Order: sequence, then C-alpha cells, then structure tokens
Amino acid sequence: MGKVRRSVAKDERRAQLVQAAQAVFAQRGYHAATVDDITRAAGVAKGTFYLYFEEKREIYYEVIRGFLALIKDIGRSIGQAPRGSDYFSRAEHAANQLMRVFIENREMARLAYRESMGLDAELEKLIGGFYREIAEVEAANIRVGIELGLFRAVDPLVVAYAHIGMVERVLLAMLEEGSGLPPPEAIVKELMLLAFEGLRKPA
Amino acid sequence: MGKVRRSVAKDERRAQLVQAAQAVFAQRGYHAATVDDITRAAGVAKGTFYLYFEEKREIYYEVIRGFLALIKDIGRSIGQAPRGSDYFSRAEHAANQLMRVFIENREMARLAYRESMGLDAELEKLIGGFYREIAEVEAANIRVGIELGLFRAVDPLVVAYAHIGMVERVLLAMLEEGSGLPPPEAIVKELMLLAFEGLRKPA
Amino acid sequence: MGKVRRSVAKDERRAQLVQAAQAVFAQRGYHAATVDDITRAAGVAKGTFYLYFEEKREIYYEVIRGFLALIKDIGRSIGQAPRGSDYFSRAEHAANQLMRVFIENREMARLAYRESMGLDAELEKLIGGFYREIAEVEAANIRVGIELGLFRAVDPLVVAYAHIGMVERVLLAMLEEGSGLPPPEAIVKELMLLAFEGLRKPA
Amino acid sequence: MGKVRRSVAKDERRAQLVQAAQAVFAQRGYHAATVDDITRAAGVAKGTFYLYFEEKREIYYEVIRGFLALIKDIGRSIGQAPRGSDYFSRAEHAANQLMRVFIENREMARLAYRESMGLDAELEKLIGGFYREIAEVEAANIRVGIELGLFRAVDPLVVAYAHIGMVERVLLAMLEEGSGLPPPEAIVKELMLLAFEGLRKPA
DNA sequence: GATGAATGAGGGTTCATTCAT
DNA sequence: AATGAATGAACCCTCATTCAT
Repeated sequence: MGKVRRSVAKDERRAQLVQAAQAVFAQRGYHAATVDDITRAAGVAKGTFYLYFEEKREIYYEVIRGFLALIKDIGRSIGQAPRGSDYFSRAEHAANQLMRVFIENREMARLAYRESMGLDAELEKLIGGFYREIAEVEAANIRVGIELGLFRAVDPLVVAYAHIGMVERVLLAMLEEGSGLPPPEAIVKELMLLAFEGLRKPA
Repeated sequence: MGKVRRSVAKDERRAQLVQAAQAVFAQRGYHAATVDDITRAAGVAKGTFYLYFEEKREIYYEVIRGFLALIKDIGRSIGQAPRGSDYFSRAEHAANQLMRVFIENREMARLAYRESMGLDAELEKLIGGFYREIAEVEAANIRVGIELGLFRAVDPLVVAYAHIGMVERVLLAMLEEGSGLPPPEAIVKELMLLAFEGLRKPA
Repeated sequence: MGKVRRSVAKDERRAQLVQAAQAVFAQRGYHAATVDDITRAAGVAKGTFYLYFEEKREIYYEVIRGFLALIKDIGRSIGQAPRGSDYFSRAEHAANQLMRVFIENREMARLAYRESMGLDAELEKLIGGFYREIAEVEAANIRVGIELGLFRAVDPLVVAYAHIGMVERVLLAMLEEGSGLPPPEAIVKELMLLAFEGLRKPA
Repeated sequence: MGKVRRSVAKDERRAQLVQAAQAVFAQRGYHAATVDDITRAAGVAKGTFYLYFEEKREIYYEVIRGFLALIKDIGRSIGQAPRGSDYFSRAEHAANQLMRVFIENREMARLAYRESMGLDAELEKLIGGFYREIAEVEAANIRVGIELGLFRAVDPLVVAYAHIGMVERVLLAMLEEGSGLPPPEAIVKELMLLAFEGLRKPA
C-alpha cells in the first residue's frame, strides 16, 4: 500500500497484452505470430507474457472470445426487447449492427474464420460453443415468431444455423476485395427479405 | 539401407502421397502435421516426399484443391441439365449430393474450414476463388429462375453467397457431435423450402 | 531444463562464440563445422547461437575478418613511422611480425586460404577487398621508396601484389610438414633480399 | 565384340563426366555443386555417375588434377630445353604461357584456389604435392642459374616458392574485375624484371 | 551399362517456454 | 512484478549414395 507502483495494475497489463495480441494475430494469423511479436507490440519483455498467460494459446482464446462476445451481444439484442418495437425492425437493426462490427473488425473477423479451428480441442469447443449459443438465441427468436403466428412451422435450429451461415458468408465475401457486391445497407435489406419471406406463413 | 520400392508408377506414388497427406492433414491440421507423418503414412522415406513436391504447402494445396473440385462439380450439376427436369428437383438432388460428400469427407470438410485461410496468399486466393466460382454458378442458376418468372428480382450474387453460407453452416453444425439437428434428408428439405419460399414471387 | 548462465555480458558471450567458432572452423573447415559444434565448443545451447548471429555464415565472416585485420595492421606498420628508422629495417621488422602471426595462428592462416572463397559473394568481396587494401598499402610503401630514390620506376601495384604473393606462398609452404625450408628468420632475410635485390648476381 | 555398342566407350563416358564436372565445379564451387548438376550437365542419369566414380570427391580430384597438370607442364618447359635459347627468354616464354592458361581457365583457376583445401586430407596432399613439385622444378631451374653463374647463391627452394607466390597472387588479382593492373604482357615483363633484378635502383 | 526412384542421415533455423537476477 | 538471455525440442529440406529393373 505504501509502495509506489510504477507499473500499471495487473488487469491493465493483461488487457494491454490482449490488445497487442489481437493486432498481431489479426495481421499474421495464429501460427505466424510469435510471442515475441506480441510482447514487442505491447512494449513489455518476453518473460512478462508468462506472468499473465500460461501459454500462447491462452491469449489466443482470450482474443477470439472477445470477438465472439461482441457478436453474441448483437444476436441477443434481437430478442431482448420483445415487445417494444416490431420484430422486423429489431432484426434489421441487429443486422446492421453486426455488419458494422464486421466492417470495423475486418481483420478480427477474418482471423476468427482462419485458423481458429484445428488448433486444439479446447478452441474448437469455444468456437463450436459460440455457434451453438448464437444458434440457440436465433432459434429462440424464431420460436417466438412462430408462436406469434408470423412464421411457418419450421425446425427452428436448422433455420437458425442457416441464418447465421447466410450472414457470415455474405459478410466474408463482402470483406474480400472487389467482390462485386452491393453496398452494406442494400445487402442487409436483401438478406432480411430473403430470410423472412422464406419464413412467412403463406396467407 | 532400407527397402526400395520401385514398382509403382510415378503418378501412383504421387497419388499415394496425396492420399496419405489428406488423412494426416484431416486428422492433425496443417501445422501439426509433419512431412514425416505424411511419408510414414504413405510408407515411403522422408526424402521421397521431395521428389514429388517442392514443399509441404504444395501438397496441402493439392489436397484442398481436390476437395474443392468435388464440391464445385456438384454445384455445376444444378444448372447442367436445364431443361430435363424441373428446377426444384434438380436443386434438391444437388443438395443431397453435397450433403453426402460432406458426410463422407467429414474430416476433409472440417479441414477446408480450418486452417486453409491464413497460410499464405496463394491458398487464400485458392479458397477465395473457389467461393467466387461457386457463387457465380449459383448466381447464374438464380438468374435463370428469375427469367423463368420463378423468383423475385433479387441481387443474384448476394443470394448466391447466402445460399452457400446457409448450406455450409448447417452442414458444419451437422458434423459436430450432438448438434440436435434432424436427419440429413429432413435438413435438405427444410433448407430447400427456406431458400425457395424466400425467393418465390408472391402470388 | 538445462542450466542457465546469465552472468556473462552480451559482448563476452558473443566473443566466446566467435572464439569457439574460430577453433572449430580452423579444425574442420567451414562446411564440415556445424553450428552444434560451435555451441558445444562454447558451452552454450544451440539456440543461443541465433541470439548473436543471424546465420552460420555471419560468424564465419567475423572469424575471417578478425584474422584479416591482424594481417592488415602489420602491413600498415611498415609505412607508419616513415622517418624513424630506415626503410629496409622497418620492412624486415614487419616481415618478422607477419611470420610470427602466421605461425601463431597457423590454423587460422590455413582456414583463410581454404574455403574462404566460393562461399558466397559477400565473403569473396571481403577477401578480395582485403587483398586490394593491403596491396594498396604496400603499393604506397613502394611509391615512397621510388620517390626517395631507393627503387626503380616500377608499377607499384603489380609489385605490391607480387610481394604479397611471395610472402604468403612461402609462409604456407613453411606451415606444411617437412617442407625442407630453412628457419623463419633465414626465410625472412632471403625474401627481403630477393624483393630488393632480385636474383641476378651483382657484376 | 559382335555386340553393337550404342554407348560411348568407357573412357569417353568418364571423360565426359569429368568435363561436365569441371564446368559445374567452376561455376558453383565444390560444395554447392551436386552430383545431380554434374550428371545433368553430362546428359546421363544420376546412377551412371557411380559407375565411374566412387564418390563425389573423386571426380573433384580428377578435375583439380587435370588443372594442376596443365600448370606443371608449363613449369617444366623452362628447364626442358636448357641450351636451346637463353635462360631469360625461356622463362619469359613460360610465364606468358602460364598467363594464357590462367586467363583461358579463369574459372578453374579460381576453383583451385577456392575450396580445394580443407575438403579432406587426400586433396590437401594433392594440392600440397602440386606446390612441392613445381617448387622443386623451379628450384632446379634456379640451381641451374646459380651454376651458370647467372644468379646469386640463394636458397633455391625459398626463392622457388616466392616466385610461385608472386605469379599466382598477381594472376588472381588480374582475374578480379577492375583490379587496375596493366595488361598481361606488361605484367609479365614487370614480374620477370622484379624476379631477376629486384627493386633496388641500380647505382 | 544405364537408369532414376528411393533412401535417410544430417544440419540450419525457429520459437515457445524457463528462470536467475 | 519485470526482464531478456538461455534453452533445446522440433521440423523442413538437401543431397550423396544405393539398387531393382
């Protein structure tokens, strides 16, 4: 207590490393990035890394987890205020947010789709769990829609995964150079229409 | 020193190595797989590898290329016999075939989605090109549907990527253990309905 | 795992490696010497080598450069004290020093004449530059002698290279076993006389 | 005897390989040259090499031996016609021939001075023996000159090595680009004069 | 004799991780 | 807590040499 602390607080230092790692991983990918790259980017010595993380993979989890949490939050926002506004506009709002996150974290998005599988069982569980979670959230949304009489009686989980896939593939294509795709807002509109018209109960 | 096997033809030996590599990569992923693993799986000495491939990445390309070609062929088959049968049943047939390929090459499918990006620019081009190609094929299919008056006036490329994404995400989910998804045929039916009802011109 | 030695300063460790490399290269030659040999001789782990040198060739340059610098210094000493003593005794002094360096660094001398050419362009430039430098120095010495009226009007550079060659070939022969040559001092005297007086019997 | 021989005679094939090896070694140096390079240059299969040579070093010996023999012959020609012409013009003739050989075999000359030492004991003996031999020849020449009363009473062997060194170092310098040396004939004249008259200005 | 596919030991280099200070 | 020198296992790739055809 009486001691002067020249160094930043523990959490800050950790966060500093995670942030540096995010930048490095995003640029080089998991395997090409070295612990040295990360500590250099964070401005600390190599040994410091191991005061905060047991191994290289651990910080990668952290980085990926952070990105996945961002996405998850957006997904949740669709169902959260179920009766405040109408279903379709809430969905569209969420879709636009998702689009923005992808565009702003272009490199992270690529990273999550790059080497995140195949590293080891734990990471695969992380990613797999992420998909299951957001699929469950979306499936719940869909169930609500069915109960409201807005949608046909579909298998909610299948459709949930389908929705996720639609969005992620189009977004990834959009992030590529010269994909020949329309501007983001037009894409969102098109996807919304595609998803809901496919679901809408026939009159 | 070791035994010499000279009987097999050059192409056979190459194919043998590619096959071994496929198994090894599928199991371990690109980075964890060593050239030694591959040659051991192929039953040849390490040096033999370099008679057929310049470097490790080269055989990985070959493996990935092979899988992508398989998928591409199926995609093409939708548009191929444009007037023999009706559009919907051709699409359903192709979807079932795709499903089968994924199930039969479960490990390869996972591999292609694992580390294939981020290895180097060339491989990314390979993968990116693959998606663009199949998207173009699907977009062409969609254009035909629009011209036939079956579909709304959508952006064919956006919808094409969306279809690809729907399928791939659902398939990957299906390959996970205990995903809680219905059996393959039911999934195909659900996706077909989802895709086409979403496209069908309102009465 | 292994013991860690952290006490030595960075320069010391580097010098330690260079010294070990000198011994190893001198004994085995460049190609037969392995980085492992060097680090083992230095008593450090293999990876330590790459903390101080980018590659094997780099330390070889360092070793050769060190030897060449030794020789160069001696060459310079002939011309340095131009008016302190007479030309001939200064030259004889330098010749004796050179002889001593060769004898004391017998293995290094052999090394420098062994594989130093043909390794790569950079090393050849190093060696070529070395000869050019000492030839220039000697040529300058000769020019002084001409201006002092001691020498004939010769091409100083040709004669400089000739002097260098005379000395190096005789020294190398001397380093061989059982060359049948007289003792070092007698050789120096003979060469001095030969250089200044030539062969022809005075009338 | 009755058999048709499609292939060249044994000696021819061997010579063909040696010639190819000479070109390859001259260009790449001993270590960088592979057996494959040599057989490809000779237009034969890799295995053929081992029908004519036990190992890579053996053909290198052959190549070096060939070049050394060339030089040796020239050295001998000084002493050979002892009474036909005067000593000095015979020496000058030989020097000019030597110069020509070096210029014509520029790459071989560089090779012999490159990696020839340090390969193994046998090759060192070959090179060492070469020097001893030509030194003996030259020493014999010098002894003749002394007996004829042309030369001072020098140590013939020391002077012989000195002469060899003079010539080889000047020639090597000449083979370098932009050495700033005079044309070959002028160099020969200068060296002859230097050897016989020395540097000292005649009174 | 000729071939060339196959062999496998060997070496340079990288980098995650440790630990004395 | 922070440092950064040291460690050493691991891996890709080369190439001299062998040998069945």
